[in-house]
Amino acid sequence: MSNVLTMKLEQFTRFSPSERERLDDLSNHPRKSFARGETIIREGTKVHNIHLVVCGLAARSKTLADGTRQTLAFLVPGDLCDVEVFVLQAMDHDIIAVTDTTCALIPTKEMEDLLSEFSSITKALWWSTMTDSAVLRERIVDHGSRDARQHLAHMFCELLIRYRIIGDARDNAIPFPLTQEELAEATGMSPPHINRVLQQLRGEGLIELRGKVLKILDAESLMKVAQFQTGYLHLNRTEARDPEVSGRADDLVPASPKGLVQGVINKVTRVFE
Amino acid sequence: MSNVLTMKLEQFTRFSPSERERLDDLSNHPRKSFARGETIIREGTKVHNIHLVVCGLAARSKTLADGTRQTLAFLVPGDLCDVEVFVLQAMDHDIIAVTDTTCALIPTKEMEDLLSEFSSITKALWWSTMTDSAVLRERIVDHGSRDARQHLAHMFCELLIRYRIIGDARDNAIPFPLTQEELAEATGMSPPHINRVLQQLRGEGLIELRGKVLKILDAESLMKVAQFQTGYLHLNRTEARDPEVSGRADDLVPASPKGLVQGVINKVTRVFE
DNA sequence: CGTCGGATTGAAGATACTCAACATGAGTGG
DNA sequence: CCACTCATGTTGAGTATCTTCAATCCGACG
Repeated sequence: MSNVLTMKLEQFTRFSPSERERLDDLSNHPRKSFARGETIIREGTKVHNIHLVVCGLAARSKTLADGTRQTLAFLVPGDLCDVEVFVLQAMDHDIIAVTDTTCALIPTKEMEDLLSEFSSITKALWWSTMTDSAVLRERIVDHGSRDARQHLAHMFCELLIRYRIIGDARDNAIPFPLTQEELAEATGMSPPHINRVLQQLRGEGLIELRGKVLKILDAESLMKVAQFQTGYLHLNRTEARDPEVSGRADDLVPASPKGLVQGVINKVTRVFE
Repeated sequence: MSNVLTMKLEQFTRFSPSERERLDDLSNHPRKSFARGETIIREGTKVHNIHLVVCGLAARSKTLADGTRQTLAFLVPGDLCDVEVFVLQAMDHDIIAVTDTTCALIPTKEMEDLLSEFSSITKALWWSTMTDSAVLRERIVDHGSRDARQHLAHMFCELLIRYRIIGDARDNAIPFPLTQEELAEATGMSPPHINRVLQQLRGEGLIELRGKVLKILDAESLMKVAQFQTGYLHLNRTEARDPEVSGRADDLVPASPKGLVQGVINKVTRVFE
């Protein structure tokens, strides 16, 4: 099985065989599994191994004094939980397992060696953290400038692309193990409202959400609803550009609604579940 | 004048005289001034100089197809606008000048040399981008889990700390050139509602906002309102810890309401205005 | 077949928006 | 020096979105 981290980073650059080998090796490190709901990393702790999500779904999450929880980001296979470990003294938020999740534990030493040896990998990792920030920024737009329907639509579009990258979005269907309550924690809405908005999206024939699988029935329309622009994901390697999907000509436009991105990614390893 | 960037990075680590000299030099690069409202960097462009805010106030901002603008982050003196330049092909958002703002333009080459020469500076810069992400995450909490009053209070607390770091928060008064409309763009609220919430905060004796200066009258109470925890700013160098301010014992608690942070920072160069 | 987590529905109410009017105040030109 | 103007701040009334708090339903699983 090809490493999901490698697949992700290859959105940024191609690696030489030796680089690729070392990268792939990262997921061969001892793994640790976490049951659904378990805390993978707790706020305030200093971690000594870097956690790479290998399969399952995790989330960054903050708990306020009154018990309210806010989900900050989702971590799909190929995502790193805690690169900040290199410089920060403690995590400022929790990482929790949304479903049963297994992580590869990469010793910081190992990672440091890798970075000092391969500048290409350093750059790719840097790209990864930068796009993570871009995703956070887009989440702020979701919260501040989009209504409930657009917000959910946008989140779905983003997850679709991210699962495509790791080859886990066949027929525009992606793993979606979130309960409506968890969706509420991520979007800042109430569970009943999530429910009603989901029904609306279903009624419009845009999505199908059943049994922990989200199927995007009409990606083009959904992207239109969300005003989804892929530029912020910085998908360099995408050959195809389709002005239809994006509202702006000067924007980077990777994925087409017909699944060209999927075509680009010929590795169709099924990682989830 | 000591470099504001150096002041900021010294929250993370102390530098040797030679490192400090090189860091200070960064703001001696050619500067460029931007009038209020002007676009410093436009979405979609690839920049070749790194912009360091030297004085004024800038903002990261996204404009949607329907013209709605969402402010993503504020950039105070000492903040870098575009470190992503090293790896990303284009900016995915705009940087705009909220007030008249001047930036030092640091050639990427120069920055690369600096980074390869001093690993301490590399680490500090890394710390800076990591805390920028943490600030973004906290903004998501503001939007998703705090009501309007808490949201504004939290933003004010954060700006207070960030201005303290660069020595520009005497008597808990900080530069605040934002119009209520601009505040609305940052918080996702409407201008009238901003107005009413501000009046509420004024009525509670928490703040005074007049003539582009925000004075925090009762920092302790304001932080309580916002449930403000400084941990996410990762202020390593803060000697003082005050359990009063924080709701949690295990959290990192730097700033005290009595201005201990201010005491720590003995450089009181006035940068703004 | 019962149980339990999760989804769904309803009704009442709060928060925040929209739109419009009006006030204020700093600059500006006559 | 005053009047005018424009941007900004303030206020009010009506309304929409979304929340809250239940009750109820469904379906997987023991």
